[in-house]
Amino acid sequence: MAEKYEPDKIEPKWQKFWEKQELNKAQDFDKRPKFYCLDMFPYPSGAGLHVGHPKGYTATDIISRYKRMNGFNVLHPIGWDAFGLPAENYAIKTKVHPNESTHKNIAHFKEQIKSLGFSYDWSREIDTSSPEYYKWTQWFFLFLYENGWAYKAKASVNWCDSCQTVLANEQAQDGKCERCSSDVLQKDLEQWFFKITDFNEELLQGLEKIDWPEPIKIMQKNWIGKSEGYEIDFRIRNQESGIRVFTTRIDTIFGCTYLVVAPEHDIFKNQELGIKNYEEVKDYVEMAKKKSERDRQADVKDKTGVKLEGIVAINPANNKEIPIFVADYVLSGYGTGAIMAVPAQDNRDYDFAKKFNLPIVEAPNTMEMAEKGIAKKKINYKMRDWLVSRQRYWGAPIPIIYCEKCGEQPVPEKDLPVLLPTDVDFVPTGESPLVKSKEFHKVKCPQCGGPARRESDTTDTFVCSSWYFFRYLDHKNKNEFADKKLIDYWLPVDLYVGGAEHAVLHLLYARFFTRALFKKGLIDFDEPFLKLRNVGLILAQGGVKMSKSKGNVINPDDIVKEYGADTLRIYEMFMGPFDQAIAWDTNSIKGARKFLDRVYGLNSKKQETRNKQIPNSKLEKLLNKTIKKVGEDIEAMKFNTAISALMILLNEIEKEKEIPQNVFEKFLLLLAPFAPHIAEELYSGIKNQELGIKREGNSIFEEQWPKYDAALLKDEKVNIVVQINGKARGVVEVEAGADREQVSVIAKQDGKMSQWIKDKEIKKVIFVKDKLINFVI
RNA sequence: GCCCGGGUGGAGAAACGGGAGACUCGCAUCACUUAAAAUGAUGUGCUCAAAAGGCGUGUGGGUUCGAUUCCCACCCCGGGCACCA
Repeated sequence: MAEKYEPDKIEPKWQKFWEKQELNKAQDFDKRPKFYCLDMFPYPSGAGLHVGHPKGYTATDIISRYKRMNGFNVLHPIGWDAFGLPAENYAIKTKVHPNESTHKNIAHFKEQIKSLGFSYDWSREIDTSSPEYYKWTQWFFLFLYENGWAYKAKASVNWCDSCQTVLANEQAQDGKCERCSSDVLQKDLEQWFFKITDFNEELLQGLEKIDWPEPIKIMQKNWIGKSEGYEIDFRIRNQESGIRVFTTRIDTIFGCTYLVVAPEHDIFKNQELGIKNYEEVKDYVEMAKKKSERDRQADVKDKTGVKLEGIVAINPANNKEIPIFVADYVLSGYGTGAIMAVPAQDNRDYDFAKKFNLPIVEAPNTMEMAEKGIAKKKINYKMRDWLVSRQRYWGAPIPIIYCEKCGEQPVPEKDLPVLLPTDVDFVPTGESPLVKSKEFHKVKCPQCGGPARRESDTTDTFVCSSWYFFRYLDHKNKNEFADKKLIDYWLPVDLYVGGAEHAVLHLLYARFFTRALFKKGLIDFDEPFLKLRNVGLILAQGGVKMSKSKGNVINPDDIVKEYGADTLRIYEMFMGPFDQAIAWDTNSIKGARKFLDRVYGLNSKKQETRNKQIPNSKLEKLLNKTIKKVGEDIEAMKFNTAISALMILLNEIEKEKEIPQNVFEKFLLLLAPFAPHIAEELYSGIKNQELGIKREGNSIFEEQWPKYDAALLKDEKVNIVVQINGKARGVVEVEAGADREQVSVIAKQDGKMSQWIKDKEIKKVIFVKDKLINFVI
C-alpha cells in the first residue's frame, strides 16, 4: 500500500471492484427486509453536475450502504428526467437534435456521478425520453383518460409567449413563467387536463400519515386550499334568476351591503337581465379578461369595477336591496365566482366600498341563516385541475387520435408507444412542432379506420416524473409499467430525498398518480413516499446562489480531481445540518481532506495485533460510544455530528502509541458509508496482511455494521457539576451512580465549594444523578 | 398581509431544561525548513496585566433551583402563499 493517500489512484479502483462484484444490485423478492432509498432523479442539463447534486446523493448513499451493512435488501436506483424544455431550446439555438444533446448530457452526468462512488444499482437505469419508458407514460395518460381523469377542455389558461406553450398553474409563479421568467398571459385554449381535483380530500388527508417535513405538508395543504363555508342565493329583484355566493363567514351576512361577481361570471351570458349599462359592463369584462395575470396581481391595491345599473339583489338576511358590481378582485375559478361583500369585516370589500362610496354597516354576527337552512354548507378547494398538454416537441406525445367521424379516440394500448417523429422543425410557432411532421399525422381512426389526425401536443415533463419510481422495479417490462408482485415487494418508497423546490409540483402529482392507481385497485398502497427529507441548498461563498452568470459555480469534477471523491462527500456532509442551506467554503474542504489524510496515516502506524487489545480501556469505551452515536446519527440524517464523532475518535486513536487493530477495523467500518473508497482500501490492506494473500471478493460493505456493548457505554467515574443557585461553581469526580447524600458530602468538602457555602443556610438541594448537584442558599 | 423556517465566537456549527461554544475552518505563537508550503504543538467568546471574578446564545419580559432550549411581545434574515371571500 502506498505511503501517501492518493485518492485518484484508490477511487477508480474500488469503483470498478464494486461494479464487478455487483454489490449494489437489489435482489427482487429477497428474504431480507427491503429498503427502497430514492433520490429525485436529475434533469441532465448541459451544464453538468452541480455541487448541490452530490449533497443529496451522498446522504442517500450513506444510508443505503449503512442499511446494507445492517442486513437490508436495498434498492437504490438512478435515472434521468430527460424530457424538457432546455434541450429543445438548445436545439432551436444550435440545431442539435434534443435526442442527441440529451444523450450526450446523460453520458456526462453518468460519468460524473460514477466518479463519486455512489452505490446505485445501475442495472435499473431509466431514461424518460426513451420509447421504452414513455410508452408507459402514454399508458398512464390512457389509464387516466379511460377512468374519466383526463379530459380536454377550453379554458382560460396560462400562456408563456417566450416558450410558446401553456403552463400548469403550478408552473406560473408570481404571474411569471417558471422557466424563462416572462410574463404569463391568459388565453382561452383547448387543452388537456388531469382531474387532480377529484382527489382533493384524499390528497389532503393522506398528508396526516406520512413522515414528511412539516413545512412541505403545510405547503401542500395550502395549495389544496380547503375551506369550509356556506353557499347562499341572493335573489335579483323582480327576476327569476339569482346570484349564488360562497362565504366562509355566513355569520356576517347582516353586514353585506353589495354583491360582486367576477368578470367571467355566467350572468353576462344572459342579456335579458336588464342591465342598463350593458355596454359599459361588457367593456369592463373584456378589459379584465385581457389583463395578464401579473397585471391583475399588480393592481391588488387599486380595485376596479363597474356597477350593474338597473338591477338590484336582495339580502336574504334583512330583505334590503343591495347593488351588484362586476369587479376583477373576485375570481371566477373559486367558489361560485360571486361574493357577498361585507366591507365592515373584510379589507378587500372595505377598500372597494371606500372607492365606490358604498355603505359600511356594522352588524351583529349571527349564524341565523345557517341554522334556518337558508345557507347550505359547502366545501371549496383552491386547487385546479392539472393542465398537462404542451405545445412543444421534447416530451411524450399525447396518445389521442381525432377522427372526422368518431371524434376523439384513445390510441389502443397495442399501438403504444406513439413515437416522437424526427422530421420536425423545432422553432416554436405556438403550435406543437409535431404539427409539421408529415409522417406523424398519417393515421387511421382506430375505431372506424377512416381518416384521422393525431393529437400534436406532448405532455408536461412532470407527467413523466409522476410515476418513475415504479419503473425502477421493472424497467424492462414490455407488458406492464411494472409487475404487481414487484410493486408489492418494493413499494412504497421508504426514504425519498430531494430539494424543497418540488414541494407542490412533483410531490403532489406523484401522490395523485399513486392514488389513481390505488383507487382502481392496481396497487395496494395510497402514498408513494413514506418518508421525505429535503436537502438544503449549497450556496456560493458569501451566501448567494450559485449561478453561471455570476461565475461562482463550483464544479464537483474539480473538487474530485484536487481532493478526491471521499473528501467531497465528507465535506458536504460535515458542512452543517443536512436540510439547511449553507455556503461553500474553500478552506473548510481542506479540513475534510486533512481528516482523511490522517485516517490514511493510521495505516503506517498500526502495529498491534488482535491479542493485545485492552478491554475496558478509555479508547474501547469511546469506540463503543462512537458506534452508538454514528448509527443513531445516520438514522436521523445528522451526518455532521456523525462525522464529528468520527473525528473525535480519530483524535483519540492518534494519541495511542500502538493502535489496537480491532479499534482500527471498527473505525473503518463506521467511516465506510461516508468515505467508502478510503475505508475499503485500508480495510482490504488489513485483511490482506492478516491472510498473507491478496484477497479477491470480500468487501468492507459485506461486513456487518459494528455493534456496541451497552455495558461499556457507562463510565465508572463521573464528573458532577456543582452549582450554587443554579450557577456552575465547580466539578467533583464521584463513582457513577452515587446518590444525593454521597455527592452532597463530597461537594461540600471540596475546598472551592466550602468557601461559597461557608456560613450560608442551604435551603434546598437539587440533585440529578451522574450529572449535577445544585445548592440553593 | 398571511403561513413556515431561522438569528449562538472571526466563519460553518454543537448542546435529553443541567459546565454554552463539542467538532471543523480561520487566526496567533512556537517547532521543523535557508525560506515558504505541508506537518506537528500550544492558545483562541468578551472583560481584566494575570488569577479569582464579572458579562455573554437578536431585544425586552415571564416560568423554573437552573433557559440557547419552554411561554408572551417585539426586531432582523431566509423561504412559501398571496384579492381563494
